[in-house]
Amino acid sequence: MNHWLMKSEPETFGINDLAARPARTEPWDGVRNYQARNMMRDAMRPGDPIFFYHSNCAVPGIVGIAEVASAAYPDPTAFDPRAQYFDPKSDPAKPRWYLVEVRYVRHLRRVISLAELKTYAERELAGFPLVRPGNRLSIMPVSPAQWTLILGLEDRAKADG
DNA sequence: GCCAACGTTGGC
DNA sequence: GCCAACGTTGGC
Repeated sequence: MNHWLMKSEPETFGINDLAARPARTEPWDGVRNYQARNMMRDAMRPGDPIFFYHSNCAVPGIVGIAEVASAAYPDPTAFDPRAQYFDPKSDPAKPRWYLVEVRYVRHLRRVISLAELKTYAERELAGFPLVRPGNRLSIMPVSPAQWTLILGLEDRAKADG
């Protein structure tokens, strides 16, 4: 089993939107980055846990937990000329873009902010893409040790810095 | 809103 | 295949 972190902008589709979906599940469409696609298509399995991360907002950070809810399949929005993420180069016979469905599990009891996570960037979270400057990956793997450390922060008093 | 980082595109 | 231009991401 692999662990993951997936970013989403709360004004576009936040964790509350996911929780409000039928079956609390949503196809993670619109990913148009090859690294992110490869992780969904080649490495994600149903049941894999996901940190749900809010980006591009007042307090970017991990806000909840979700899980992979389907195997990967071609992203239908890539074939739809009216869709925002239409890609004319993606051929249904040889799809370029894939997605997995994501299911809400729970909110964290508090937001674990990016600022807080960065305080571990030199040690426990060294090598974690999220805390590396300039990183823009919207989907990234989380090692078991990183997962345990981050989740362990949930009920701890917020470290400053 | 600014802008740095960085992936993609396309001319050559 | 190089690389400049361009677009996007996302923190601040």
